[in-house]
Formats: sequence, structure tokens, C-alpha cells
Amino acid sequence: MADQISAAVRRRRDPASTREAILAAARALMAERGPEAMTISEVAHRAGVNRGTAYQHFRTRDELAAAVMHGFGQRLTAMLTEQSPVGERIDRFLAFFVEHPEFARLWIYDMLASPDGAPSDSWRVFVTTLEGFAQASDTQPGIDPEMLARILVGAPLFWSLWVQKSTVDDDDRRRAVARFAREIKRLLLFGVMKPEQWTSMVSELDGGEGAQ
Amino acid sequence: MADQISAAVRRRRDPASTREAILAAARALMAERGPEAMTISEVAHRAGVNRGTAYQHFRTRDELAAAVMHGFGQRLTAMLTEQSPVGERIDRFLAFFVEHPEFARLWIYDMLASPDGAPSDSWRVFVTTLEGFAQASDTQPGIDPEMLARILVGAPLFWSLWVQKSTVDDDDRRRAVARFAREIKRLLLFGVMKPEQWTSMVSELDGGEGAQ
DNA sequence: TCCTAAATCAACAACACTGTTGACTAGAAT
DNA sequence: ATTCTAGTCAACAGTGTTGTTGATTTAGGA
Repeated sequence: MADQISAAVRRRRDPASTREAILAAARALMAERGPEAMTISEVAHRAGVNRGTAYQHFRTRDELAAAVMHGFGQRLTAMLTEQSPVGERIDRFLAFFVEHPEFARLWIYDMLASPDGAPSDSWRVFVTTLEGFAQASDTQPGIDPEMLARILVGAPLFWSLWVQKSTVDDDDRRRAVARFAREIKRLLLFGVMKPEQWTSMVSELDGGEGAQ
Repeated sequence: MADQISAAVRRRRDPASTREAILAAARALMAERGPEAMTISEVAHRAGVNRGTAYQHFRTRDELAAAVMHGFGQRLTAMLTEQSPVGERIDRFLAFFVEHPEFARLWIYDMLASPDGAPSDSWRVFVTTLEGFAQASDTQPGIDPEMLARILVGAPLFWSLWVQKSTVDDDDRRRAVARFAREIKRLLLFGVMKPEQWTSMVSELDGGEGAQ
């Protein structure tokens, strides 16, 4: 690619929004083809910015990537710390990845790359939550929160990749969430919770019987 | 990197094993940093082969990548079609990814890239198996095999990433498999199977109670 | 034993990306 | 109004990658 094709319209000066545009383009690109494949050239092109401008905001390619991952971790932690009943929580968790596919993908790419397995803050938050859950009186004894956490994150992440490719409209996606949530809830309800103490969830599952 | 550093020792002529060495190096590299990041230069270097030789065996970079993925799909399907009781099957499935980390990683990378969501043959094999399972009389009615398949593949895949980073010796890994298998089995036993018809699995779970 | 097809390799051109530099200019400060 | 800081941009050198070509060597058949 030539350094600049043509269209020598100078960008209106606005550092903050320029920075945000660069970050957004980088995030999208990293999610699409992986952090490794993110290129300053393409980021700048997508953001409608000169490549040199990107280097003004982020000293190196790696610094830009790190900035993206930082913002990502913050957002993720925020999502994981929102409190609500188990059932809704699952729905929100799934919906989040369906509505923000790039977050699921970024998380996956990060797990593939990072030495310890997950954006550490977010992960600790999640495991801690599950530890509380496992020790409550309405769940079965002998649950391994760390392993359960792996299941409850890994399965939705993997599933969300499929949702991205196989759904076209919002209705599709809502149905996909319901379908997957139902299986997850069944497993949780009978595998880790004490169903007799969660009658509303039992009836929710019985009610949605016809779903397919 | 210079085209060739030095060490002008000519490789002993042996096309078959050369090809295999190239494939192995490519597979390792693709699994490590993703298919996109695999370069012929590095593959050739790792395989101890001249870059030109690699081009002799595989016309283009993409052809090499495709060859790797083809072999991967075959191996995966073979693994998925091996028959055995549910419990053992889970153990084998987990052990496979722990013993061959590059397969888990390749599968994930492939899902991230492929438009339809999975190495199609292997996936169909797996879902078909689960369909049979879901219709048997010793499992609960109303199971969604496709969704269950996403869970039963996704969770182990991501878990295995963690295992790779957090275990050092074979004993560690055996313990990790046992720990995760226990959670998966509990979920399955109570969430999709009829426990009263799977007494041996129930007692296996009760027995391993002390596991941590 | 000799010959030849094929395997191995080094060097080349074309290209993309990285990080740097210096020019240009818009907006803030004086 | 003038100055000056800093946002924006084009061009440069350096490096790594791709795919190609032609030289060199060796395994194995005639």
C-alpha cells in the first residue's frame, strides 16, 4: 500500500476523538484476526487517520495493543461484577457476548496468548463469585469453583463464536441465547444447585420445554 | 534474517521425512501463535530445512496451512469416533487435549477463523453421537444435543489452555484431568442423565469426594 | 556404472510493515 | 495579532516475508 493514496483532506484536529477512533479500529481488528495480525497501517486506514498520527498517540504497535487490552479488561470486570440472581446473570452473560462479539474473541485471543490463562483481574472476580456460590447452603457440597468457572466461561465463549457465524438477525440471536441458556441452566440446576431450593428456576426450565 | 546464516550442511535427501518435518514445524507454529502468524521462514528454520525446500513441498504458505489443518481434522475425527462408555470417554477426551495441547489450540484458532464454526466432519460426528445419547432411555428428555455439544467441547478446550500453563509434570496433569472430569461428570450425571440408572458413575463421584 | 529426475539450496525482486524524521497547520496562550 | 505548542501528515530507511528462478547435489533406476 502506498503511504497515502490520495484524498489529502486534513483531519479536523480533535486529539481525544482521534485517539478513540484509533483504539476502536485497533480493537475491531484485533478481535477479527487476532492481536498479532493487527497492523498500524490498517488501523490508521480504518480510523481514517494518517499512520504517523497513530504513532503520535501510541508509541509502538505493542503499546496500542496493550491499551486495547487494558480497556477490554476494565469493561469485562465491570460486566462480571454486576450483581443479580443466577438465572438473569447467565442470560446477561450470554447476551453480552452475543451483543459484543469482539469481546468474546478478544478474551479468547488473550487466553491463547497469555501465560496464565485469562485477564487476571476479571478472572479472579469471577472465581471469587463462584466460591461464594459454592459455599452457599442452596448448592451441593464438594463443588470445585475453579473448575466450574472454567466450564462456565469456556463453554459460552466457544458457543458465542458459533452464534456469530450462524445467526443473522436479532431474533435469531435471542433464540440462540435462550437455547444455550436452557442447557446451561439445566446443568447448573441439577449438577451444582439443590433444585428443591430453586423452584422458580425449575419451573422456568419446565415452562420453556417447547423451545427448540 | 539472512537467507541462510551459515551451516551449509546439506540435508540428507529424504522427501517423505522432510515433508513430515515441515508439517510438524508448521503445526507447532500455527498452534503457538495462530495460523496467521505462521511464516515459511520460521517453519523452514525449525524444520532445519531451506526455505526453498518448503516451497518445493507446498506451493504456497496457504497450501501448507491447509495441509496442516487437513491432518488435524482427520486426527480429530478419529479421536471422536473411538467408542467407549461415557465416563471413560470423557477422561480420554480430556487427556487427549492435555497430551496434545496443539490440537486444542488449533481447534480454537480454527473456530476463530472459519466462517461456519468447526472442522465440519469432526463436529458432525460429535453431534451425531450426542443425538444418540440424548434419545436413549437413560437420559432426560428435552436435551438439545447441539447446545450440549458446544458445552462439552468448548469447556474442555478452554480448560486445556489453562492446564498447559499451570501444570509442570505428568502428575500435575493427571490431577488436573481428574479435577475437571469430576465437575463435568457431575454436571452430566445430574443435568442430562438419569442418575438412578447410572449407579456406577454416581459411586465414582461419591468415591472421589476427597479430590481437590 | 552412469544418468537423470528430483530434492535441496542460495539469491532475487516485489511488497508490507515498523518506527523515525521533518514539514505543515490548527488552535490555545500571551 | 502574534507566538508557539502539538496534532496531523508524507516520505525514508531498515527489516522480514512471499513466491520464483536457476544452480547444485544425490538417490535410485537403466
